[in-house]
Amino acid sequence: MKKIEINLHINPKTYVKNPVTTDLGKKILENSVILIDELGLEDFSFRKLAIRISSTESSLYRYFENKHYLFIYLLNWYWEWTSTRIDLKLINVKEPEEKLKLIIRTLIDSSMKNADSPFIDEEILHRIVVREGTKAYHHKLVDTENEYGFFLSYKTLCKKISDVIIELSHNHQYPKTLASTLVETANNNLYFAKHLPRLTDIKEEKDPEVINDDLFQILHHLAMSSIKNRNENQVENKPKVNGNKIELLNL
Amino acid sequence: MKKIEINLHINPKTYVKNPVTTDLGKKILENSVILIDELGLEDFSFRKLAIRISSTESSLYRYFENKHYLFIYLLNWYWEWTSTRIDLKLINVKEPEEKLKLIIRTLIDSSMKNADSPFIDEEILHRIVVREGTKAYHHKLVDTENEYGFFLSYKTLCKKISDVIIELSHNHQYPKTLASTLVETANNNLYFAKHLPRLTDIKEEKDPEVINDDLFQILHHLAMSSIKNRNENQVENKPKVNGNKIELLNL
DNA sequence: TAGTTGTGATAGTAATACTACTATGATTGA
DNA sequence: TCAATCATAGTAGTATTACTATCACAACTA
Repeated sequence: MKKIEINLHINPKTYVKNPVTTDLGKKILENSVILIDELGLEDFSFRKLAIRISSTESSLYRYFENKHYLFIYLLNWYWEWTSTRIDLKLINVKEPEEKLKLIIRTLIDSSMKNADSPFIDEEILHRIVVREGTKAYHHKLVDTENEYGFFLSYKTLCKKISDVIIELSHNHQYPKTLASTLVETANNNLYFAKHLPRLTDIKEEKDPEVINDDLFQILHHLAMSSIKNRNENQVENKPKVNGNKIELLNL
Repeated sequence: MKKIEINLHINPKTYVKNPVTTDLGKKILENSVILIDELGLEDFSFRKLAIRISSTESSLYRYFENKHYLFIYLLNWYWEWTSTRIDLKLINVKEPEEKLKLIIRTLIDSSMKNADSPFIDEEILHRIVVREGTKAYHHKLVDTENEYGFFLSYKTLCKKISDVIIELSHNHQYPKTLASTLVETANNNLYFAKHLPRLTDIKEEKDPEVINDDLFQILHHLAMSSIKNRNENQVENKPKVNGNKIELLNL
């Protein structure tokens, strides 16, 4: 069976020179994913990458302004890749509830049997995203980079999810938060299951199939609970008790 | 009105010498919070901090092994501080639903009228936590640092929340994930509201009171939906459709 | 054949993230 | 009251990062 070759459109502002157009560019993408996975983002450097691919630092700077931009490129690739996989899976699916299930599955799994990228290893990239993906936008320069459109692919992905939520519950009050929460919670719980198991209900297990099934149930429950709960009356927010009682402790 | 002076217990493995025992130590805590807020974690350095407080790099290294450990210290302080605030607020509260509301409020707000820390500015620290708090555990050395107990305070905080969830719904299947999701979603949505508004349903607003009220409703809805949904039958996970249909695209 | 493209080689700068060692005034406790 | 130690400052040095700049050169392209 021939696989579909994926060529994703990535925001040109993330790179100086389009890496997919040359051999060295492709080598940069392929090996940066492997090296970031091995070393972690902070210990990864252009020098180490240059040594690994028998090139030079200055050559790498011809493709990406710095390692952060390269990281942003990879994240954009991941978000586009995930959106594409969702699109492919949703072809011919009419039922919105089935759509949501397929979306959740896609957020948990990184691989896709029928589609394939020539140089980026999606499974390794997914590991990176789970471990340090949020670093792409959690820093001082978000606003500038947001103006460059660095997070458009992420927003598009979330929009796609929130549209399905709205299909399921036309008047849902919080589709955007629910969408981004599903994406973030999927990654967080995969990470927690591996490193901080007390923060998740995924059973401590080695088998990734079982972990993914657990997580599917968790996310599905979270999403469908919110979708089915059409309680539209706002809740009393301000606390009535306490405040004065705390003063007792002031003695 | 006299405020309660807070002195929190922080894991001694995070520091070389306990910073609260000396003047320089307190200055380090106070000013690192301010400087990290100003510069962001990556641009913050011991050199810059030393200059700011008219000390030297080598002096700072007597308190913290490196800036990451100092960051971990601050995060632990925040988690302990949040746990303490929850404890104080829940005194004399019997109703579990009221407890959950107070917890959500505490996760959103950083300040507390009745309690106060002498050197760490909790509002600035909260801003740091919202922007880059997850960096504390999203890196290559989590497992080692987890063994040192660097994340115990975070786990304790989540445990506290999940206990209330269990109080509300004795047989809830996913209290741990729901607890950590509430904490993470609170921070994420505060961040999104400021920088990536399309990822949240918080209305674009300048008034922090309105933002916090919006977020309260969102988190309350998310939590109570899941708690009230006692649908215990597992959902069919594997997709039945597609798979073969995708092959049509292989031409 | 001249020009462009892609890459490599070399060198240099400023900053980071430390480590090591010395010096000094203040406190304390035997 | 004298020695010890504590808290801090100062000075110097190393390895690495995160770049920037310049020149050389081979391959391909018009």
